[in-house]
Amino acid sequence: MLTPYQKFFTGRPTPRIAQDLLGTTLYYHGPKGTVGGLIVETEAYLGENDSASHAYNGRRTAYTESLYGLPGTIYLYQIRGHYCLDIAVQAQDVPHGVLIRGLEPCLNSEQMAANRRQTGFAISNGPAKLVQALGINSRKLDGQPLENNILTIDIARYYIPREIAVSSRIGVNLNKKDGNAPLRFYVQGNPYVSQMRKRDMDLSKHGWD
DNA sequence: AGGGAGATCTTCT
DNA sequence: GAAGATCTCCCTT
Repeated sequence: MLTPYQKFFTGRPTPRIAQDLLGTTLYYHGPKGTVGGLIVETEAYLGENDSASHAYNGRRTAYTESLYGLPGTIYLYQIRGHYCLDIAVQAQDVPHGVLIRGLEPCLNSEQMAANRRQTGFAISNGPAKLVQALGINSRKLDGQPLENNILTIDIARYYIPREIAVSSRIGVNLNKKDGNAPLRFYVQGNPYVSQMRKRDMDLSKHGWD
């Protein structure tokens, strides 16, 4: 049986789950204290049939095993020397995932800036940037559940996006089948969304209602 | 403000 | 040996 928390990560289409995560809060209770932020950008990856997915064509190795885990399993992978955070969604053995791509710091942002050695929106406006901002620099948490963990998401939404924007995913091979699929979701105007243009930023409310 | 090259490192073929 | 769900710096507008 699934817990109510696990049920949040299954039972409806993956793009819908990705949108429902916008405005929830990500926390990391790390060695330097607790840091955290609001999720402002996500991408959906649809498993075996999605040419951009790590599980395309059913690819299943020790490296990608977490994607096949229970809903709410952490898939922490490395790409070109950077760590990225993905959440396995849907039932066990269904390798769908939601990539967290942007985070608005809301707890101990000074520590996050220090972890990044950056200031301003560059602290966490990208999938590898936000993981570094949290202070995570290993795959130690890969394969673990989010529920009741030191890395977790509070799925209660205290902030509601005024508008959810949709686009094709970033960094995927455009020449493959699903290279242009509209599976990227973000809080329109939030400055911590990757590649948000300055003229599109809502600097007063950050795109929240 | 936007685009492109180079760094980087693990995994799989 | 090649490719990948990226980032930074530097260059040109």
